[in-house]
Amino acid sequence: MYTMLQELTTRQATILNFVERYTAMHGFPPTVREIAKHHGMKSPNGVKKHLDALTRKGHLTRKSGARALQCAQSTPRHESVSVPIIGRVAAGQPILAEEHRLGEVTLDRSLVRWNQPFLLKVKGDSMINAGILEGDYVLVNAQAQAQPGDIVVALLDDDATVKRFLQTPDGYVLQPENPNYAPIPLRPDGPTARIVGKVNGVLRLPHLN
Amino acid sequence: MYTMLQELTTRQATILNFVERYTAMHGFPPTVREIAKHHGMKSPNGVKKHLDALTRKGHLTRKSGARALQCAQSTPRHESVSVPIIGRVAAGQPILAEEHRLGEVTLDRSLVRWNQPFLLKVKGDSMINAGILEGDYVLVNAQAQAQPGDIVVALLDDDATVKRFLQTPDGYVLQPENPNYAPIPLRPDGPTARIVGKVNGVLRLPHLN
DNA sequence: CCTCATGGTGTACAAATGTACACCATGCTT
DNA sequence: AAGCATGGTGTACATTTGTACACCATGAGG
Repeated sequence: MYTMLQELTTRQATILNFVERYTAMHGFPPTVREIAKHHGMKSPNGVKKHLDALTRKGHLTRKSGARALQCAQSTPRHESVSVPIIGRVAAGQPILAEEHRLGEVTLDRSLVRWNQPFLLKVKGDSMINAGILEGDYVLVNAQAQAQPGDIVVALLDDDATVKRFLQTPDGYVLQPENPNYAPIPLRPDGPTARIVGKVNGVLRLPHLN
Repeated sequence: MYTMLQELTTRQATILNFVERYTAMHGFPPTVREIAKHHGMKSPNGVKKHLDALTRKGHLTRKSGARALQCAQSTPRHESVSVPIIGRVAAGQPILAEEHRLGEVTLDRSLVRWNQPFLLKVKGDSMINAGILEGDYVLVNAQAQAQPGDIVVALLDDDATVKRFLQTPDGYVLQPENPNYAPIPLRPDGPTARIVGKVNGVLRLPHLN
């Protein structure tokens, strides 16, 4: 999808240009008053109007708080694979939605050969006997199908969980690898469950939080 | 002129890592309180101490004002590190010797910020209760010292092994995380043992085998 | 004539924010 | 035993900062 950016006035382009250059130079965006001072303005409100216009036209994204400006520029390209780190999953949204991303990590292409990789931080100890501990990151390919025996990421009532996908005489189940937890049957009368990915690896990197 | 960056503690690395990921994600750095909240701290001052330490060690540059953090290595973005994969270890040679290398993998700098990283493929199941399985790769920093409680790579009669390094009333031991194995005392009359690295992470990448 | 977007000045204010200080605990080094 | 770095909690405070409101001026379009 291509988002059309609306035309800017010369003045607005000047302001946006300054914000971009300042950010590239310092690593963080300027404050409203720094922008005003640099352009000889004597009131912060003049700048605010421009920032409002730039936001409205889609060239800026803003959060509340100081220096919370993000310039809408294309994401840089690189040779390796950029793998998003997925956090809390919101209801009704695809697992790879922007809102879920906590950050991203660049990994060697030899480590990630599949199509839609993402990293998910593991909550709980339900897979401890598979060597997947709380706080580990599972390296996942986003896909809706899986083979019995696969370890999968499933959405259970809008909460992402890691379990082993198995076939039993009574149907399919999500099997924890921890005797303290019960298997979750996947039946029409069971909980709302959906497979969203297959676990292809595990990263344990304590210093990454 | 090349400025040497001082070593970071695990906690400091975690904080720095968060600042970098947040900045890459949002386009602007986090506030002190955002950092505190994300890491479960209840006081902004805890974070400030870490930021002071990171500044003193040359990993951060700061200006006065909100969110005025600049990561030292944020300019060379997507910097990556080539991490050698170590195989069989030959007698009397340093662990990182060319002869031991089976290959190498390029990893994101944010994942590996210590000096002498290497990957070692795990043999056996002696660390199974620490979630380290046969065939996993441990991500190690080559170093001769370790703290009690650390998981280390040790050379035992010229065979690289992964164990937990512990202190007991009788001296130091290498403790397997599997009840089927006995601890290995590190005493003058014991086996020839030498710590060659500290395990800082685990990678499980079955498709790499 | 009227309206609207642009581009400002000036003042005011609540909220966000970095910092300072007191205090605590642990582990290491001297 | 004393000192120091680390890693915190809790409170307080001055400043920074974004935003709101009033007001002014210019130019374009109906």
